[in-house]
Amino acid sequence: MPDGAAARRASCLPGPTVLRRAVTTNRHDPSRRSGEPAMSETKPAWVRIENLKDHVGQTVTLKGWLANKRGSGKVQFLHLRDGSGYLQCVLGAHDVDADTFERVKHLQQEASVEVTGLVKADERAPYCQMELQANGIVIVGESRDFPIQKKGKGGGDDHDPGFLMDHRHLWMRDRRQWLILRVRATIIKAIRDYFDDHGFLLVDSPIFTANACEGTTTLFETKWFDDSTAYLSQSGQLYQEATALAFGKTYCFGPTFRAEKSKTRRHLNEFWMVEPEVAFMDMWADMDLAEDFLSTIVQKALAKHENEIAEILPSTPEEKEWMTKHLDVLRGVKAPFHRISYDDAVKQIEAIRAEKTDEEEKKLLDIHWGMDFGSPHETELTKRYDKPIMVYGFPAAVKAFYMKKDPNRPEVAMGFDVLAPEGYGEIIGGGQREDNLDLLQKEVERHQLDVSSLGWYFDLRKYGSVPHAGFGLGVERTVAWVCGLHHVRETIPFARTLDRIWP
RNA sequence: UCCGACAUAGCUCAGCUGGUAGAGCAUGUGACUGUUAAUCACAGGGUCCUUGGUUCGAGCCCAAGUGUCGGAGCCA
Repeated sequence: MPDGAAARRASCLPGPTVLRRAVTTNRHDPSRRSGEPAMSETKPAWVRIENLKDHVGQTVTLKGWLANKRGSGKVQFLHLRDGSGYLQCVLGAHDVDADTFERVKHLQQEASVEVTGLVKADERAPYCQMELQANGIVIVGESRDFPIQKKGKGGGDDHDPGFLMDHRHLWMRDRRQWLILRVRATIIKAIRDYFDDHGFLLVDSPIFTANACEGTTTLFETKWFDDSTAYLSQSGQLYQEATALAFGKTYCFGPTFRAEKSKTRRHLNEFWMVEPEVAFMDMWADMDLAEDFLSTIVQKALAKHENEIAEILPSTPEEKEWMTKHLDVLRGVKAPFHRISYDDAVKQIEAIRAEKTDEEEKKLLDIHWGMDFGSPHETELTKRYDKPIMVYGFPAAVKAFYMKKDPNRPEVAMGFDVLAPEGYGEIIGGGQREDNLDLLQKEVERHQLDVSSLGWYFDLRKYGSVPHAGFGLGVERTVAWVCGLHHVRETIPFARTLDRIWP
């Protein structure tokens, strides 16, 4: 085994078997470690495509995978993706030896290569009007019959969703998925930046818990050592109330688990949620916070990715038109949002229902005071607005036990939902918490929750209880809305749903 | 848990009132020195989800099962 084998494994380079098969040019030195500077001055630097604009006119090496390949007998156009971007590499028959050129001609989609050549601006080049005039190529790993096809003509996005999800580990190499997951990363960073910049302290809640915190949703259950049971957290909220009373303003950000057997485009059984909580804050200030927060992260995502978002969906004229409008909607996501009381929202839905003629639709939109909103209600309501709307003051009976009641109307809870426009529905749920010990204990009894596991939670009301409020934002639903996607499963690297825990 | 739709080539789909299986893409071979979903020619590729039934004959009709997708409830 060559001396460098262990080092190569450690740096995730292909093992010696692959390298032995590789066609090498005189520029290639297989013993050199990834990321290590060139041993001699003549070796070109390894550059990522996202930084290529700083290297125009220079000879560099790119390392990546073949996203696509076209060509004639004497020139090959290799569309390389290296994780940071896409670039066309042009390889002429006389730029490398005949044997190498012949092998390049037979490379298939997703073969991994190292290409060396001159970076030059060229208006004919796709992606970024730059290309690499190659004069050397090393085949690192072959690829045969890559299951996911190029876009168009029965390929790419035309695949069946089940097939794509079965191949999620490869599907994420697709340009569209690459764009979406990059937008997700930007949104996550914007979320963290917002709270970090506004005096919040990151204090994460536990994932294993002993109790059902809201008592409404189904929890994933797991064994906790020999003789007790633990549940996967469905919300960090109760713990955030403790941290907020310790640090004033806190947030937690992590995975959340719900065992409901939901099979819709808005549901995952494992999803990411950010939950801020603030001491000495009432529902109205909480709504101000949610409004400013959501506006900020949407505008940041737009500032960085507007062109990419525009590219994610559209292929038909109808989709292009929708996307143009969607980007306008996103630009308009700025405070103030529409604020509608539950009472008014019920009236609006009743009015919408009255306009419907379809009996099926009428049945789904059935509503009266006291009912929680279903998806059809939310969808119809948000379709009427081009900005997020905040619905507040829900009936206490349909909300969680910890929600504070309106002192003037005890049947109303001081909670609110933020509904994304364009029919995307609830992305934030929040409100003011019950800070009175007696009232809280009565609610716990009424919901028949396990009092013994909530002793610590009652303590928060015994020792300097204060008004406090917070909310939770679902990351995947937010990303789906911003990207204009139909389904949340594309917004998370590996979705966990009712019938899918693999790959 | 309930309701609905679908299952045919590696992938996406078509398939006549029930009569021996089709296309595009992908793959292979060949042509082409600027392709943008490259193009052109030729070729290989099938347990029509499974089981049972009806029929002279089933991809097609019937029943059950399995799987996938969508929706409801619940929620972010």
